[in-house]
Amino acid sequence: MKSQPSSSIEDYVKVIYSFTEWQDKPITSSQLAARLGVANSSVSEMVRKLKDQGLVDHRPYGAVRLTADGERLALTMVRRHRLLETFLVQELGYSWDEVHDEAEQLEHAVSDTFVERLAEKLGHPDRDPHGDPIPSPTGRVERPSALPLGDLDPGHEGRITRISDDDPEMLRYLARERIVLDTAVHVVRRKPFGGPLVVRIGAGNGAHEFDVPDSIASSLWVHSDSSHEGCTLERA
Amino acid sequence: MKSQPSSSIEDYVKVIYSFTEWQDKPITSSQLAARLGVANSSVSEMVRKLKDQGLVDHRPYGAVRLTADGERLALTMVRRHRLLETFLVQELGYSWDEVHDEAEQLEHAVSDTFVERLAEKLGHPDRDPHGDPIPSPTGRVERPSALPLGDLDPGHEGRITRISDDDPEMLRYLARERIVLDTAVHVVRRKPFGGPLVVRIGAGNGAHEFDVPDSIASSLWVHSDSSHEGCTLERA
DNA sequence: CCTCGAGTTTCGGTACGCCTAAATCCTACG
DNA sequence: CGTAGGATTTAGGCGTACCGAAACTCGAGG
Repeated sequence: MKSQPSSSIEDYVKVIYSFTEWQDKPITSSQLAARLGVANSSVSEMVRKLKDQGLVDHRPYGAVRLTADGERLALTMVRRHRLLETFLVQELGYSWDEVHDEAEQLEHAVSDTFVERLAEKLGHPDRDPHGDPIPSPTGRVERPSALPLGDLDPGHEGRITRISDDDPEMLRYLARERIVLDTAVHVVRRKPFGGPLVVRIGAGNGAHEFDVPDSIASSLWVHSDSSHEGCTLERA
Repeated sequence: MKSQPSSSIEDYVKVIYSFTEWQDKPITSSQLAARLGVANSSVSEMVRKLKDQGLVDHRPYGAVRLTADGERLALTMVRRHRLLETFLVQELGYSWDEVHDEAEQLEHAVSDTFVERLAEKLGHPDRDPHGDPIPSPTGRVERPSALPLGDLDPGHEGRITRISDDDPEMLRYLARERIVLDTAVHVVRRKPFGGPLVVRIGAGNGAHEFDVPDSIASSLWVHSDSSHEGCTLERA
């Protein structure tokens, strides 16, 4: 009855998981449809199948939630994806804005053996090129304690620990502006009337100021290196 | 009208190509079916589709032959497969009997960009771990001049340049017997009444004799390093 | 020259994953 | 409290790739 999952099913489960990774409302059918680029009706059908296989909990007209089995599957897909991205960047010279689609294809084709040998070769990294944590083979994830840049008050200092990878265009822009993983940031002030945040990027002579529009501010996650460590574990 | 090929179509074309790689009779429907592990009726249907797409020539009840387009596609698939096998062995520590199935999956998932960056990283190898030649990106193949061990007369000396990879069990056996790529062989004699060939493997103090049954003799290809070079270009 | 059987094709049917259109549900506003 | 409109599900279909069974072809042997 285990019938190893089709690549569509892997995609559904991965999207459901990702939706709750950085915020914990469960996903609705139409959000799922939008993220997968399929019709709502296709999602209804597929969710029924996922439920039959015990991968999700779902009652008609309700949201979709992963079961323990579903989460296990999702985590193996996420592990694959992030290890593949790391491989593409470290070993094949891809830039971080190019890796997503390639990894998306590969993650359905690689075997468990492949994944583990790859992890070995890469030295068991714990995060991918965008700073996303790589789950362990047994499905354990170390969620880095960090907050979206947009949530920080002026005066905060820290390093960038995660950069959302869903817009390659933005990744290229950030790379040009020297904003990469582990770059130091200092929140200077927020311009009034919902204007952009002003931050200081880098330290020493390479430092420069940068206006961060909201769309970017919510995609950059910052770990405070100065103050109290565990301050960011809960979320509203 | 180009409609990039489905992975089934890639498989069909690759199998058709492989059939004629070391011998040049065209493949029949039922042979195709056997190699793909599908029913004859499925092949009929699929061959019609391949023909519609201009990848094969075929008339009812006749054999199946690749067109120039079909061969181009086949060669890109073969290139992918063999580069992937090389990668798995060289970079991920796979043994040569493990790589086939993994490469089979991956070859449908990798992009052209991936393949070329991989080739780059591997130093543009010209043969895979079994000695099969890797076509260039433009579809040129250097067919190594070599003969099946079984076709050689006693007295012949040479090195193994290709080992057929369709039986992983045999590959493991050969590896245990120290028979690998570039191993020196010397045909000693053939035991009478269709008995096995006797060969001397290796040179110097590591050398040993080995009885080669026919099934293995036809899977090992030898390049004569002593005598006239170009003697093996044509085939019966 | 005719026939018989292996090889091949055609014919209906299945599973999967997707679609549009129509029916249904639920909620929030009036 | 009732209903309109958005969200969701059902119904009916499509394309791909597979199957088994039935129909057909063709060439070798009688």
